[in-house]
Amino acid sequence: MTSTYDLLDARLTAAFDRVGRGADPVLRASERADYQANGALALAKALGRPPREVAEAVVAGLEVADLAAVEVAGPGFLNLTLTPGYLSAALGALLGDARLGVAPAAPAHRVVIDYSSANVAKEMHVGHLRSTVIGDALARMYRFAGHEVIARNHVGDWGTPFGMLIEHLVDLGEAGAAATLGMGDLNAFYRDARVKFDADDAFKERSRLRVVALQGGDPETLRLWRVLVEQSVRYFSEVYAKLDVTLSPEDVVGESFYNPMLEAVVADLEAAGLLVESDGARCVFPRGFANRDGEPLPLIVQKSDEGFGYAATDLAAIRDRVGNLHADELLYVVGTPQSQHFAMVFEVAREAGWLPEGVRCEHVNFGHVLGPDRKMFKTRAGETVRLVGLVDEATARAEASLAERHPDLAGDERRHLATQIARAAIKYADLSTDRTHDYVFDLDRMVAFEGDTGPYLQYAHARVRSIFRRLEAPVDWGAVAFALAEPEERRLATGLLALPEAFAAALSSLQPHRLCTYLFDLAQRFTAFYDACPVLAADEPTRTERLALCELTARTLRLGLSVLGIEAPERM
RNA sequence: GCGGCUGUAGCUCAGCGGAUUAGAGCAUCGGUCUACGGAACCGAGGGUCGGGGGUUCGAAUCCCUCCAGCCGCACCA
Repeated sequence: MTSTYDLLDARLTAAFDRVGRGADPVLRASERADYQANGALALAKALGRPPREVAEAVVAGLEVADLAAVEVAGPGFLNLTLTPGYLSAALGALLGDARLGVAPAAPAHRVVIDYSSANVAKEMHVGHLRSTVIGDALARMYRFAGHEVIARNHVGDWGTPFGMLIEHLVDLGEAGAAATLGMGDLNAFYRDARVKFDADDAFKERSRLRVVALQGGDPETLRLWRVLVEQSVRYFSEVYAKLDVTLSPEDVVGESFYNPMLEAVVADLEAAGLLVESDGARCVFPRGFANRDGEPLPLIVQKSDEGFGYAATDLAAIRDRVGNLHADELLYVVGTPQSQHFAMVFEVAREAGWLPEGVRCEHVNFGHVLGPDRKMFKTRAGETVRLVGLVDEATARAEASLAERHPDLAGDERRHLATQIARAAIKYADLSTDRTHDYVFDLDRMVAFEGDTGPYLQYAHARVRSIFRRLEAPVDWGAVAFALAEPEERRLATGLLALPEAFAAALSSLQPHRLCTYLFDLAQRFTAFYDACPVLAADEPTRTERLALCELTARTLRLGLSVLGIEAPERM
């Protein structure tokens, strides 16, 4: 089905076009009506005519009587109010549509989403939170839209630190090391290796030799390296399960995966005449970048010691994702500080011909997670905050709150619910603000059931669902008439019909918070309706009509939350 | 120094392809309730949208400038 917005936009575009070729109706949701079209003002300026006159002219040629009543207001706004007939028909269609009005994408794209980027033999901490949560939400959104998503967890599994990590593994003995890593105590593993490296010259030398062996492909060294990687990936999976994130071990395609392609990257750049030797390093100087002295800024592809930096890996990844995976879109969910790096990498990829015009390639940047002091979020002791610790803390708070409200709840059910609430709290807090801004991490606010929080939305959903448990027989949604006599019913109805445009806006801008805003608004419309309109006690046909509004609300909340990676329990 | 980002109510944040009285949540204060989960709903107070200038009939939104803070700027990823 076509969304309300698209229907109106098409009619308006035609009418505006008759008054001024190609004029944009500038259609948007309105507080004074259901929608407003502001395009007459801009068009008036272009035509040199009075805005109201232009607005009247547009209305004269506008055919929307079956959809909405139109009225010219103020300096020349077109206020559009949906007709009862349209609303009833559209809601009826919604009841029969599992996608709740969101049309599947055509054509479907193949989208590579690079997110989470954990590090082998390193703890997952708050620094990974946003990439993981935002990336997973986008992956789910794209999948729901009908696209094919290839998730890529670009883990750090290569480089000089692996010399010391492998030697530390050897010192501990493989069994002992596996135990340490298996317990998820990666901080200790990395820290201990680091301490030895800094304090013990013999260890440092062994580490150096081990790096050489690793890069040289020594079989035993590679075997030990794989132990590290496998144990780490196992641990990542536990963390993802704890967060209810869809990443799997198959999505782990680390830096090392691109090693065999690096020579070809250099060869391609060489052939394209882009490669320049500078201070012994092999660089590309992409157009439009300057350093602090105003000189061209290099992207170092191969270091003077012949080693490869991460720029080479990132270039190889683009080359692989476009050339071999045939991706239509490449998304990198990585923090804002990497902006310049990605801008340079993308530019080089374009100049090298690996990134054709039609392929969307975007750095989906995001801001920092801040502590209460508005500085980078750290523990009191100044250490990085472990992701699992964060979830556990949120779970404990949710469980305490549940124990208070529902003492009757069985222990294991309470614990399960608490994990769902905790995940919702953390994810929603991360997703509900503009991702490019920093945000303050405040667990108390996140897990609160009041306000614009994940738990509030879950509660709103559970509350709707509770109605249906009181029903003696299932309702037939086949022929519901929507009279929408009460203003609260109508507000809820127009909210229900707006999912497609909210989803489309969130997806096209890669801004999940737009969907969050929509869901919170819908939940508020529902509670206002629920407060004002008795459902079960109403007479027919109003009772069925209101039940249908409840049903659609529950479905919309559940779908919207699921697409963000948030569960919607039946009761809580 | 160059480039980028941020500055909106006490606090946390939306809004920023210019447009009808600047919104929400929390907090504060005041109401509602013998209906389906009150973890609710309704209302009030509270803002020179960092300062200044410009474009415009109209600017939180576009341009310039200043202030404050943050980030990046060649061989760590």
